[in-house]
Amino acid sequence: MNKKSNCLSDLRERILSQDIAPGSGLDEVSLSAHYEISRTPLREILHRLAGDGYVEIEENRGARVTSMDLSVMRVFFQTAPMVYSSIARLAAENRTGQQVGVLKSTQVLFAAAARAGDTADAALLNHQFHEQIGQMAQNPYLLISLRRMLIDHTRLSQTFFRPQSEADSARIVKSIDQHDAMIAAIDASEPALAIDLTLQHWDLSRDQMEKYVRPDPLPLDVISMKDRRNAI
Amino acid sequence: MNKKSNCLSDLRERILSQDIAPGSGLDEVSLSAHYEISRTPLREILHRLAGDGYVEIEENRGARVTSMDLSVMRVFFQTAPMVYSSIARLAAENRTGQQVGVLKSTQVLFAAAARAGDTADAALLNHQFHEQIGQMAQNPYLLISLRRMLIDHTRLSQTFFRPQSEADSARIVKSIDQHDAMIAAIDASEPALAIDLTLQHWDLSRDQMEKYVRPDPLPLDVISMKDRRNAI
DNA sequence: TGTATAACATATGTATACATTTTGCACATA
DNA sequence: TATGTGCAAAATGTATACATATGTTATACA
Repeated sequence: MNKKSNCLSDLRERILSQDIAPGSGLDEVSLSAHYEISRTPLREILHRLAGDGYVEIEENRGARVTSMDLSVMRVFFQTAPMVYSSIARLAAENRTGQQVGVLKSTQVLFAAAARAGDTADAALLNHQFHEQIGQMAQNPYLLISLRRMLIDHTRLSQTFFRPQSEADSARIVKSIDQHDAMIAAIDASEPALAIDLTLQHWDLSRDQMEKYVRPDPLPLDVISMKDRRNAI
Repeated sequence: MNKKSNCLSDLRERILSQDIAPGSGLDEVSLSAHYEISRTPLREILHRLAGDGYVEIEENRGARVTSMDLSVMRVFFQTAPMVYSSIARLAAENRTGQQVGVLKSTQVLFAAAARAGDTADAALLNHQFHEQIGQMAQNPYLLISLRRMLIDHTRLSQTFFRPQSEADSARIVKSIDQHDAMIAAIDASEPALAIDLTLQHWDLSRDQMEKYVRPDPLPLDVISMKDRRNAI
């Protein structure tokens, strides 16, 4: 049993961290060998991952990690503010004291990982932080949307917690502070404030993600050295 | 293969029609015998149904049909207008001509079944109609929320297509007309109108569902004939 | 009578052999 | 060169036997 749940969570983490790239095929035989379980429970895990939107399964053609093509990305950026702010409002309205406690402890771990530059941990703890806010909303219908969005969000924000400049580091600190403010708003049952902070948080995250999606172009003189048809 | 997909769709339909009641346990052995497939593919089907929100699976305790307790119902009524109107807007913005054609043919079948009093068919075709609008929205994040809501919606609207009075029949006709108007709005790419019509459609459906959830109380004199502790 | 425990029955979970489908490659043909 | 065909290899799908967990009943004991 331990091996199985370990397999499930490990696959989730590897997909979220893009350790397994979007669109990659997942081979049943090699995976079951790697996790030391037989194909039957592994297939079960793949179906669970498919239900959560981590992978897509095609009849007789196996499972592959859910892809992130450009059309889906457009929709992602379009939809996230609505879902996130709805969740934030509901979380502020419906959270229990116990849940706030859990969220605070996650935030402590997240802040430590983010400040220490533990990229993978920071990204996953950030994921967990937002998942927990989703649970506070007590709305199963929106929670599944949020979860689906967080998969892509975490995959896209890979670079966020791997600072390349002073400005990047400043953004990480700002992100941590925003989390603290969101906790306070939720704890104080202030839906309007929670929404506002969530949208600010989204703006910060979005800017970074757009950079990841559309990085600075390569220097022009390098391109000109090659056959242009191949370079473009 | 045919047996398997038949099993999947049949279980879906039976859950949607409340032929299998919310909360019911699903026994692997008897189900696999009934559908003439072995337990392995049946378990796979149960996991798929779990991913879609039709059933819930608990470790070592099997699958049961997703329950509809009162707290979830509150959330359902709270969330539906937002999800439905968002989907309607996106459908009007993003639909393709081909999809409109499919929707129209579903509507023809639906109208026929609803007018003929084919209760089960009408409910399932109504489900399919709204599912297809969901697909038009081209938004995988909201589509899964819509699907989850439609499961409960279809289960709750069981009585809608089984008219008990002249007023009930009138509501069915009105519902058919609203579908036609929604198709026209989507076809004409008029998001604002589509949202408006969708909310009207929701209001009609909601009133009927609330009656189902909170039916008229039994006549008081009947209750008074029995031991009150047992009757209530 | 009530409770605890052990044995049994039943249901779910896993491994593995076998069946079916897809895929890749060699080779033939236009 | 491009396209098509057939076979072999590899992957996915299914059936079944066995392992493990759960629930129930019977019995012992307080």
